[in-house]
Amino acid sequence: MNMKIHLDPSTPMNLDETLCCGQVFRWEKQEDWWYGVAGKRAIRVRQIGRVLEFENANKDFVESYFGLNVDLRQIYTSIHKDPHIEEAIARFRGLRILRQDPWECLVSFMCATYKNIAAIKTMISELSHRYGDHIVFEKENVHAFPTAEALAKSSITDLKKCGLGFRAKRVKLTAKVISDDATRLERLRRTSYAEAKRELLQLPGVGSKVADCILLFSLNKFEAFPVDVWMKRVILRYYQAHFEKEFVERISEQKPLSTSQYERLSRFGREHFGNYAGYAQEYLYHYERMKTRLPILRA
DNA sequence: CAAGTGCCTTTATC
DNA sequence: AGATAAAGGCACT
Repeated sequence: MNMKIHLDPSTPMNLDETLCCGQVFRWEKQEDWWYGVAGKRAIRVRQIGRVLEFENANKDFVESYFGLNVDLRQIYTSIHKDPHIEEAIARFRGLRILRQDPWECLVSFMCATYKNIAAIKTMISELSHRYGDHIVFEKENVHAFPTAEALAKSSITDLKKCGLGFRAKRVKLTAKVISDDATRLERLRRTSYAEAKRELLQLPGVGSKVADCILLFSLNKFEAFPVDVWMKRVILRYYQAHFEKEFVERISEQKPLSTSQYERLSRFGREHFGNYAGYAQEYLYHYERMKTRLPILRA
């Protein structure tokens, strides 16, 4: 079940940055292989130069999941609007936005509310171990991401044991909604960014920021521009001049963004960077985070 | 090592 | 509309 993909020189790809930039929480690197689970299949992948090597994955899935058909160079041209994004692109060239499973993405970012990435990984791992189907891969015990049905049936008390805290109730409620309407999320692929976002905002535990993450990382609405505390920092550091002084002072305070403040920053991203603003977001986000930590701590 | 800070925010309430 | 508080606890310093 081994497969190799030889990347064309016109297809920038950086597997490490793609899997450690905070868009996905279920990949772990050991030696030079990344281990992950997609659907009911545990797979591993590594990149050596221009070659991607897979174990236990099929080609269609890989091309879709890693977005290999997306023309990154054209996207770079499109979002190339200022020296800051230019630097981020130069540094992390080949970072790709994945096309994740919408359900897994939805739960992941609901759990991400007010948590750091290390803690999110722990929660998602715990949820999978407790509620996900058991998979055996290379003598290791792996678990699929739990279905909506499995989480809908769970108790809030047990969900809290996975570290979810106040998110447990939201996850259970949303799991119920999704398990009653299995195509609800997939349908959003065919709607516009604005309409899909309205739909997602109906779900308990999904606000503007979480909706934008789901839209970007699983439904590939590339104009989505999620703004978390890091992106707020990025905007205050490099793009402050695009806003009134009064507004800048408001959002500089140590308080969460209001919905209208959030939308204002997110809209700025779309207007400044254009149709692929989401790509710009991920590069700037990753760039800012990596500046503040040692390379060895990356994961 | 302890105690403090921060976290890819949402919701309820006023 | 806009402000404010609460939420639950892990990971890092």
